Amino acid sequence: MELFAARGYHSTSIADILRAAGANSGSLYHYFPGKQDLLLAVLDTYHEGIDEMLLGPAWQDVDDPIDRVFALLGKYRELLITSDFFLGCPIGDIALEVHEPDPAVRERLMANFTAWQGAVARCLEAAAPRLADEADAESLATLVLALMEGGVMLSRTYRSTEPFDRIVAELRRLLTPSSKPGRVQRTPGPARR
Amino acid sequence: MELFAARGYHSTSIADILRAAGANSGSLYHYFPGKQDLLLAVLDTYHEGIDEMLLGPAWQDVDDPIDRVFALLGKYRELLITSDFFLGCPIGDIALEVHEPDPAVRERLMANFTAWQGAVARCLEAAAPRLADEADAESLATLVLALMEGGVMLSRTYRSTEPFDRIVAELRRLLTPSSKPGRVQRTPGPARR
DNA sequence: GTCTATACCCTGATAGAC
DNA sequence: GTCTATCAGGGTATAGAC
Repeated sequence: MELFAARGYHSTSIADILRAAGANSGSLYHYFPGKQDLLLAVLDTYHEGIDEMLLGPAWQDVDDPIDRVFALLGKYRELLITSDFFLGCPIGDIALEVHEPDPAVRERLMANFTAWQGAVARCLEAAAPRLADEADAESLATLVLALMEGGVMLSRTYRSTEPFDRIVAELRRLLTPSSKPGRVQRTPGPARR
Repeated sequence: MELFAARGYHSTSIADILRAAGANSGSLYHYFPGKQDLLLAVLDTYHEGIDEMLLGPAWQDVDDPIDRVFALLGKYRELLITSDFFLGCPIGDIALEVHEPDPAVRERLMANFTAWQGAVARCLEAAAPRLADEADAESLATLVLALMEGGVMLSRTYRSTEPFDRIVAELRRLLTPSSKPGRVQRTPGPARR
């Protein structure tokens, strides 16, 4: 997982993996038929661990559903900074690196994206009264996912959080309509973030 | 260019390039010191040709600045379909595939992103009277770029235009505020698109 | 400038003893 | 199940005649 995230799939050799894992060729091939099966296992691990590895840490101190969306985005911003802009979204990396994806790979990429989008969509549904009337939770969640992936791509390239921050600020503008006639606005309390 | 776009940088071998170009090893290395210099030349070609290769074709029958933003996005949708979801944004592909980018590569990725974003920003500036008062053209253009990259990534993965279309629809909602008090709305004439 | 031939290394994967 | 040794192939890049 670490090597694929840090260097990409193609640029990580089996020898690299064996060295990092302190294992030998024979052991690896006893459990995994080939390199791609290792990738499948990594993608499955991300998928199965989305709650424990990603959503849980991001949301442990955050209850408000809209805040949760931005807390999730904040996790990616944090990763950009702590990795000195070397790491981004490992799923997006694979999605663009593997151009002729084996159906098994593509299926798992989809599962990861769908799970992420679903988590955001549930937040947006919970916050529906505060959103614009025409807002569709699922479509908005797709937007948030695409923004995250694109924002991470740009900030890694520029080695600066600026593109990512701009995007998040614009998203905030989109999610908090300036006026919602006929409904009660959330009380603008002090220091919610 | 074609091979890098279709298969990615690492998955394209020099032998592939020689075969496709009908050239021999000696000739290629007479002009290019190594494989990466080929990538630099490709990225420079995209950058220098952004008007002729991308913006010109996208905008030849479109004058309205907001329509131009969506016409540009439409070009990427078109590419997704005509390539049966094999091709996306060649710059974004490289940005995520090359994890340890040589400064020369990163510099050219930035130049391409900056040029694309600038073109969109100029459209948004021209349409400023129609946008929300808080809208910042440069930040909005970053948003549009990130959306395009993320949308292309998702639609390629799902092999469907649906994610891309959802995102574009949401963007349209963002760019056309439901009400602009105190200013004249654009006349909603028939059949503008 | 272009040709053919090839050096040399690293790749994913395997063999077979233990 | 794990070890060492190794295979066969493809990778980038070079040599040197023409």
